Amino acid sequence: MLNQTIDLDRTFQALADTSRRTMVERLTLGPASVSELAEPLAMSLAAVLQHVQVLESCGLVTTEKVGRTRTCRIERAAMTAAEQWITDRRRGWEARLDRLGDMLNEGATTEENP
Amino acid sequence: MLNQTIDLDRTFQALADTSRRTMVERLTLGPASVSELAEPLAMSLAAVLQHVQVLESCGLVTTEKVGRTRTCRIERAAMTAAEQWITDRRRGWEARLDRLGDMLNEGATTEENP
DNA sequence: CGAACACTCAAGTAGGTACTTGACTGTAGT
DNA sequence: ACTACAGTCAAGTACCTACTTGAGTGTTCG
Repeated sequence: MLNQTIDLDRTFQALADTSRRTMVERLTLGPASVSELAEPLAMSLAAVLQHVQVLESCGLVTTEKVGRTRTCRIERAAMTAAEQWITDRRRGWEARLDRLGDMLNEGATTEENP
Repeated sequence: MLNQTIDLDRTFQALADTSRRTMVERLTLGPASVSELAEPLAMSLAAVLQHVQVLESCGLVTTEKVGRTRTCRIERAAMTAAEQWITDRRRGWEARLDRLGDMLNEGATTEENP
């Protein structure tokens, strides 16, 4: 439960690659096989499989093999965790900027918004 | 303008490290010097500086040197870009799940939510 | 059955990442 | 002036990542 740091490490790491983000984008449209994921990418199938394994190991996607094809689909939870970390930080700094704004307003009567 | 893919690579990559996320968390509370950032981390100052450089090179933080201390602060734009990518994906899959739900509701009258 | 398909595995390689140590630079306080 | 401070630079090291090729494995179709 506190090794969410490790999970976040791996999730952000997984997202830090254009090819993997392309795969995730494809998967938001619906499940796909490994070769469907490979189609727009200029690399070997074996390489794509390794990317899939990265995405799977951090929980961003789940896969299931039926017959000779492996079907991949996104898992919302992992992505939400990453999103949550960012929004939490934003909440923090927005609160701080609000306080800062209040302090400035106390001393000044003129304001500008470009 | 279209090399935002590169920027996203670097931004997610930067966030994929616990030490750097710790620094960002600290910086959401307000600007800090390099040694203040280093304080909770079990590593040399030189290593911390390298992390700062990573954060700076992807635009997540800006720094300014006054006298002998370098002050770091977060830059909202880069983090927002990362957040935006995720929320965009979410929008996609939520739309898809809505359509799926509609289709299921057309054929079935009973529903369960565990 | 036998060929084509959709992966899967293992090993190898080039380059990247996260540090370290040690020597050094400029700034501040006494 | 001179010591301590805050940071910087350059190398070096261990490990990790994103691929590749080539040789399989199990499935499906004709």
